[in-house]
Amino acid sequence: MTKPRSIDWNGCPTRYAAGIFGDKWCFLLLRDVLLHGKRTYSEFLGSPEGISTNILADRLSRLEAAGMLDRQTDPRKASRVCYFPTRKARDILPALIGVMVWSTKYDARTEAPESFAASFQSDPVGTIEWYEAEIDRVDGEIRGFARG
Amino acid sequence: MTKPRSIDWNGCPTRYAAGIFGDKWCFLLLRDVLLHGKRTYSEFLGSPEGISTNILADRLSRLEAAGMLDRQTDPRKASRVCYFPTRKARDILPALIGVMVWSTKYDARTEAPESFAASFQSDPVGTIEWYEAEIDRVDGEIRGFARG
DNA sequence: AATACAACTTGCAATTTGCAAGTATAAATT
DNA sequence: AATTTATACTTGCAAATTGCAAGTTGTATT
Repeated sequence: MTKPRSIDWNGCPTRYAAGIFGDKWCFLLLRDVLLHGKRTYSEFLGSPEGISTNILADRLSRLEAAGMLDRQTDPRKASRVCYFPTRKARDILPALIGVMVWSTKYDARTEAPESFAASFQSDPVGTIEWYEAEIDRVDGEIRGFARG
Repeated sequence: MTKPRSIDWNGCPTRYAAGIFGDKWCFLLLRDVLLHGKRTYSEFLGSPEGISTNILADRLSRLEAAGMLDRQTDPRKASRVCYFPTRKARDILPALIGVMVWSTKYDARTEAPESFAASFQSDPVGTIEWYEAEIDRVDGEIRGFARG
């Protein structure tokens, strides 16, 4: 029995999370898919941070393997691929928005409106529901049906 | 005017956060300092993930530069250094705990007790206050005085 | 049939990481 | 006073990862 070279990445909740989005690019891709309505490779590529194509492909497959994204060919055009956020991905919305509230407090150059933090703190459940409805709207538009 | 090689890392709240703890090791160090009462280089080094010494030194200085950690020599022993979490770091607690709640839901091998998520959801403010009090206790013990 | 999209893959240089070993300063021990 | 121990780093180097440019594949469009 030699000293293990890789650790068990499960068990500790923080470590589990770090294994999935404790990476700059995964983190930003989740932002794009959960908050900016992006679903395709080219849309992700267009984000201002400028991810390179090999890294994007790698991170998309990691997020798919982690059960965060659901990869499917676009029903409207078979040469296009869509990455839909799963329930597991949607469920990090509260934490993600919590992070954004924190950033708006400490980033002097924040672009977020002042109302953002206040409205989340006064009605967190309603805010999450609003974002979820937006996700449903985008996905429903692509899939060609609306959800209840 | 050539094409800029580094992007403006501010403005977008998610990007700001990604710049500070969108890194596995920074993320885990914040866990150690905010939730596990760790304050010194050797304590961080002892965490089960096995960070190497050069990376630890690098991440500690980054977190200090980002205003997340307050580096001070230990008043009890001048050969030792303590890294105290700042208010800015403490304010990430709600999001961090939100992430942990998410992990306990999706990590089959989670070590967190079932009560954890429930107690945070029923009384988020009280839960945060409890963690803050723990941080005060640890810091007060080191500094040799107790806070209100 | 030819062109254009969209989503990747490949090759390679440059940066970052991980590991082992070394250094610096202060405290404790002999 | 001299030696050992503790603590917090720094340095060197091989290995892994990243970023950039270019190429490939499958599907529309003209």
